[in-house]
Order: sequence, then C-alpha cells, then structure tokens
Amino acid sequence: MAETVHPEKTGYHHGDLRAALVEATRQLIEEKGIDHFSVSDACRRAGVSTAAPYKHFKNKGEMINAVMLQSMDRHKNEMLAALAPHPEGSLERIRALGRNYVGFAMREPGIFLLRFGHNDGPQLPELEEMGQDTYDIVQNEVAKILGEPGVTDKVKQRSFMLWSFVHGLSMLSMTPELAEKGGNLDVEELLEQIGWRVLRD
Amino acid sequence: MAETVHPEKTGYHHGDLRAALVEATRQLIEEKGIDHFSVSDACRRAGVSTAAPYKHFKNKGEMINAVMLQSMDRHKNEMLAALAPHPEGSLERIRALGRNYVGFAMREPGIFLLRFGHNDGPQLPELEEMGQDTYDIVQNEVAKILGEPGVTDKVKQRSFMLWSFVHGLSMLSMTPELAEKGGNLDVEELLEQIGWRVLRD
DNA sequence: TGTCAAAGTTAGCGTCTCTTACATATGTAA
DNA sequence: TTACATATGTAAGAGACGCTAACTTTGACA
Repeated sequence: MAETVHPEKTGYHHGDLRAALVEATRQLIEEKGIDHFSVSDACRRAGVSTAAPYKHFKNKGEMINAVMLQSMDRHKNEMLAALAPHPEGSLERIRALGRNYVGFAMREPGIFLLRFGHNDGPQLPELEEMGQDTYDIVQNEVAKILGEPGVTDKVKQRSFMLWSFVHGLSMLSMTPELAEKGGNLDVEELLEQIGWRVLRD
Repeated sequence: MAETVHPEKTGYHHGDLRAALVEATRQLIEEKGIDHFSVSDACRRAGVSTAAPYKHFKNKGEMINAVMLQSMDRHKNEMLAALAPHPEGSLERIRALGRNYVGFAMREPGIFLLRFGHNDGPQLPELEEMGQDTYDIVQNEVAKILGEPGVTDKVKQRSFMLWSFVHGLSMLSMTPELAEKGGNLDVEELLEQIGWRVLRD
C-alpha cells in the first residue's frame, strides 16, 4: 500500500508532476472513495510535499475535476472501441455498449460514483459536453437499429430506457450485497434480454 | 436556514434528544449530502452541545446508521402503502412500486445516495435484512403476475431487471443535467413501458 | 556564464473535526 | 428531604485538512 508514483523523477524537478498527481488522485479515489480522499494523501503517494500541487492546480476541486475529465474521456474511447468489431446496425453493438458500461463501473467504481453518485452542485461545462458526446453514441446506435432518421422521440425514449437499465445494473453490480439479490444472474444474459425487450415494437 | 429542532425542550433535559438528533442528521444529510455532514452541525441544529450525542450514540457512524434504519423502514412501509389500493396480481401494483421507488429517490436523494451510492465497507446486518424484506415485496408481486409458484429463477431474473431499471431511472432522475438527456420523458410513461416489456414472455 | 522563471520545499496559519473527562443540572424514589 | 441515576454542558485534546507565504533548487536561454 501507499506505493509512490513518480515517473522520471530527477531529484528536485519531477518529470510530469501534474500527470503523476492526477494518477495518484485517481488511484486514491478508487481505493478509499472520494470522501476519504485528501490532497495530502495524493502528495504522499506522488512523493512530493503537500504544497506542490498548488503549482499545478488551483485547489483540491480542480485536481478531482482533472481526474474526472481524464477518466470520462477514456471511458468514451473505450465505448467507441467496444463498438468497432461489430457490424453496423446490429444489436450486438448495443450490447457491447452496455457490457462496456457495466464493466467500467465495476473496474472503476470510485470514478463511476464520483461522476454519478454525487449531487454537489453543477458540474463543469466540459464534463457536461463530454457526457453528451458519449450519450450521442448510444442514441445513434439506437436510431440505426430502429431504422429512424435521426434522434426522434422514439429514439430518445428507447435510449433513455436502455441507459436507465444499464446504469441501474451497474450500480447494483458494484455492491456485492445488492448484486446477490439478483441470484446468480449473468450480466451478459441480462443485457441480451433487455436489448430486444426495449428495442422491439 | 439552521432552524433548531428540539421538541419539548424542558430547559436542561430534552424531551427526546435521540430522536431530535436523528431528525437533525436526516435533514442535514438531505441538505448538504453525507460528506458534508458533521456531528457538530447536528448538535447546532438540535440546540445542544457537541458532547450531547455521545450519551445516545457510540459515534458519528451510529448516528448515520440510525438515520438509515429509520428511513429505510419508512420507505418499506411507503411501498406497502403504495401497493394497497391496486387489485391483487395487477400490473398496476408493479408500476406503483416503481413510482414510489423513483419518488423516494427524488424526495430524499440524500438518503437514497447514502444507501446506494456509498461503498464504504459492509453494512449492518439489520440494514441488509430490511433491504431483503423490501425486495421480497417486489419479487412476490412479480411471481403473482407471472403466475409462478414462488420465487423461481424466472421471477428472480425479471425482478432484478425491473429493479435495475427503476434504480437507474431514480439515479438519473435525481440529477437534472442527466434527466434532461432523456428529453421531456415522463416517468409514468417509462414505468408503463418497462412494466409490460420486462414481464411479457 | 549569468539571469530568470518555473517547480519544488519548509513551515505554519487557521479551521474544523470527533471524541473524552469532568462538572453540573434535573427528575425520581426512598 | 436526601440520595442517586440520568441527562446535559464546559472545556479541551489531538489531529487532519486546505491552503499560502517565502525560500531554494533547477534548467533553459540570452
């Protein structure tokens, strides 16, 4: 525990302290949750003094924002990559998105909760925009499958139903005690079921 | 803001300080979120010294647990009450449960997030048990609608699908920026749609 | 080589936190 | 009325945290 993260440390100057701090912050949020994260912890992990971050970030909140931006961008790209191997307009693409969404939540629950389980005031415009971009991916896929000419009301409705379901499934899956209530249900099977049930007429 | 909560204060002795502290804690969790809640705040609101709670609770965590127990019990009873007016075995009963679930999340997002959006270690056995009781309500309704003789695998699957969906819908609805992505979608309409789509063969 | 801005460090201020030890007030029962 | 258990207050300990000011080291560039 508490391994240090400092690539290319050259004595006094740090190769890229900003990136190192973001990574340390990300790790700590995963390990201890956002409400037990402290700037001091991130400094200890990055192997620098507690004053160092303030040359790179205005305050604690901006450190956390940097982590969110980085993670959400990564997530968006993951989703695009998950989509790629499947044929255009196929239901498999929808399932791939869902699988990836749930997978991300389980691999990085700290970030996932930070993004969705925290009603602390309004978020950054950049985050909002990035979220919209990601959601557009889903809506476009749904439109293609339904044969709709763009994001119609029907597409909006079905997309939101899918999102709600997958989001809830992610939340419940993250907590073992809750996931158990579903018995030994296979996520893959659930995604399969939901896919056609929501998208059929 | 910061109104005091002290029913029947008789000078030195408090009518029921424990209850007053639980209520103050509940209010503060709603207003500021769990991670900005402090014992001191609860004391200020209840109009007592910061040492007073420790005659009634072992520590901060037990204050929060008391709030969770009280709220979850209330929620369970709300669900039962929502069920009552509808005919046995009808789909309306399922929708009533979903409506109530989403409603609770929107009325008391602080508690809802405290219960579901916080992966801080294992929870109390009492909470676990109460959660199971509540989920049993859902499973029983699903079994009746499907005409299954008890909680079969099929019932488990459909129940979990419904829970996932409604839970996700609750989460997304709680945050206006996210709910907007669904356009002007009516929760009632979504519950209607999901009901038959998930429960049909 | 000398200068300067950037990127660290040291030290500490001010604040808030949870919690406890001890003093004090109150209600009750003998 | 007195004794005692219960409930609250006072005061303070012990520590973490965020952040800033001022100093120091470093690397780059004229």
